[in-house]
Amino acid sequence: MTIGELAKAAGVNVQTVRYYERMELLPATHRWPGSGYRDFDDEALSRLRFIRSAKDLGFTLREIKELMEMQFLPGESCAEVKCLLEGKQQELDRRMLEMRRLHRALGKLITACRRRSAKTTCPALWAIAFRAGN
Amino acid sequence: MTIGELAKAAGVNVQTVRYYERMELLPATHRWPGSGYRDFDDEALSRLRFIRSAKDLGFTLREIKELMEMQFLPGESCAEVKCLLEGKQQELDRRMLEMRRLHRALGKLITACRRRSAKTTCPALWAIAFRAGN
DNA sequence: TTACACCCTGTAGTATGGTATAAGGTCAAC
DNA sequence: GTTGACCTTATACCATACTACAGGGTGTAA
Repeated sequence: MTIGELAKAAGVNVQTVRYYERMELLPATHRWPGSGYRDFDDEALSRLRFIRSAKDLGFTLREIKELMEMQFLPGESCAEVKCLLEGKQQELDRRMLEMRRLHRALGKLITACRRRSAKTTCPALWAIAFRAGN
Repeated sequence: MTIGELAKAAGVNVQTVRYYERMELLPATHRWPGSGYRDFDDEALSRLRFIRSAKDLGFTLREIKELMEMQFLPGESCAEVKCLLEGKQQELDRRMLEMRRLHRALGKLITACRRRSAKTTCPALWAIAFRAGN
C-alpha cells in the first residue's frame, strides 16, 4: 500500500501519515528499493485507524503513543498494562465529571435565556449565572 | 488598579492580561500620563473573571470574545447567545458519549487483563478489544 | 541615591497537531 | 518519451493560548 492509498483508506492527509511516522506513532516502514517509496501493510492501517479513534476520544498523540506501546509489551507486564488502563479510565471519569459540571452550568444559562422576558437583557443573566452559579 | 494588582486579583499572569488586551478581549485602558502605566477599574476585573469562567466552561477565546460582544448588544440578541450555549452543550454531549464508549472499551481490556491466564499475552487482548469493540 | 519591585514595548519561544511549499525523483499510461 | 499523478525530503508556516526575555523606564522607601 502506498502512503496515498493508506491515507485515503484511513481518511487522513498524506502529510499527517508522515507526521505520525516522525512522531513515532507509526513505525518506519519497509521501502521499495530504487524509489524509496514507503510500503504499508494492513497493520499500519489498523494503527492509523486506532490513532484516529483514540484522537476522536480526546487522547493526545503522546497518550496514544503510550497506549500503543503497551500493546507490544510481553504478557508478564499485564499487571502494569492493567494499571495504566485503569489510570486512563479514572482520567476519563474525572474528565466526564468535569464535563457534566460544565453541562449543568450551561444548562442554567440556557434556562435563564429561555425564561427571559422581553425587557430583561442577557448581560444581567450572564452576570448572575457566572457569579452565583458555577 | 495596576496591571499587577488586576492580574493578582483575577489569579492570572500579568502577561496574560496584556495578551487579552492585544486580542481585544479587554479594552485598551486609560494610562497614567508620564509613566504610561495602565490603570484598570472594577469592570476590567469583572471582564477578566468572566473570561476565566467562560474558559473553564470550555469556550475558546474567540468564542468568549463573541459572547462579550453579545453582552453589550440589546436584549434581542439573547436568542443568539442561547444558540451558542446550546451548541456548546451539544458538543459536550458528543464528547461525553465518545468518552463513555472508550470507557467501556478500556473496561473490556481491564477485564480481559484480570481474567488472563499466565500464558496469554496482552497484545492479543488489545488487538481483539480494539478491532471488535467500537 | 541607590536598591528593588514594578511597569513598558517588542519579539521570540513553548506545546500541540497538523498543513503547505519547494525542489526534486518515480512510475504507468498513452 | 512525455505527461501527469504520485512519491521523497526538508523546511516553513498555521492557529491557540499563552510565557519568557531583552532592554528600557518608573516609583517608593531606606
